[in-house]
Amino acid sequence: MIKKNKIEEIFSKYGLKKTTFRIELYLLFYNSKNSLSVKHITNEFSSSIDKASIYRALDSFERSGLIHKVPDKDNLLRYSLCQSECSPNAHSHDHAHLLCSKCNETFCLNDFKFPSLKKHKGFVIDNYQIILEGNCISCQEK
Amino acid sequence: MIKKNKIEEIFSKYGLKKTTFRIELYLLFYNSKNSLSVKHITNEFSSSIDKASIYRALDSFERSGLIHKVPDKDNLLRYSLCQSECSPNAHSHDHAHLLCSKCNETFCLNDFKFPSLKKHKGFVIDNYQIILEGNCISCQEK
DNA sequence: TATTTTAACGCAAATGTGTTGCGTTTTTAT
DNA sequence: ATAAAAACGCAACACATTTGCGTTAAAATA
Repeated sequence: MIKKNKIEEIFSKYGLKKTTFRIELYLLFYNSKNSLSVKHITNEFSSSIDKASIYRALDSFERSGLIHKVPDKDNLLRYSLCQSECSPNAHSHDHAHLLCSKCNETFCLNDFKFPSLKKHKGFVIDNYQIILEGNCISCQEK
Repeated sequence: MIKKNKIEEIFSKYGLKKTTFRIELYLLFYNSKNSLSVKHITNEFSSSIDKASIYRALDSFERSGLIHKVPDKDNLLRYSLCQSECSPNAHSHDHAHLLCSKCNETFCLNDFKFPSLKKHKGFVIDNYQIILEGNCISCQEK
């Protein structure tokens, strides 16, 4: 369990304002095993927080390097906490993602890494992602 | 240059109605080196065709196996002509896609194929895609 | 601590993409 | 030639995300 002052320390480091909502939002990410959709976040805060604030907080977290976008089965906004090696200037997310077609969740497969690739047939490659489509473990059990 | 009766032959084979618009839409795909966004198609037909007809035609083409969805930098609908090996029942698109961050186009890298993968750490994989982000050849020249 | 600056917040309205209902027209089948 | 089926146009809708703006809370400064 992360402590509140640890979060405030992180916020200071990343130059983020420490508002009640944003600290709770960070906590929500921290305590989630996998990625969070906007819908999930909205449900979590129900009517207490306006959706505009949610979108703005997510955008701000992403630009600061705290979270990163992950693919979503329905092409909606979805985010995951960055690994420690990310910074405001350099995100590195060289792991694959699994999109479960039953529960529609996205899972970061942090152990499924791939090598960097700089060129292919004249195209210059900055980065790439691998998206696996299938079923997560708990959906297979059902 | 493909001939109109060749297209009609294809439409018959795939069970598609031969309307003026749909044949021209197929032609547009045929003459495009890369994928087409809805916006591109809309511009092409300007005001002569309603957007609902465009969306319905694309959906129908996709279900029949003529075209397939490709990833888009802005998460919008985008399609490419299928390779000959596709059919209404079995699409196979085991090639990578390049998303150019300058022109926002998507390119099918038909020679960048990858093997099928059935399982990973307990996850069942139905199919997967590799998305390269970088710059296409003409955008490097600028 | 009091004050000022800055950014976050809430609310409402606006975007923009994609979908749907329905009456009309075109295509295909009989 | 006629009937059935599907495509079309138009308008309305659904929904995620964004934006403007006045208000409030947090951070910086005096």
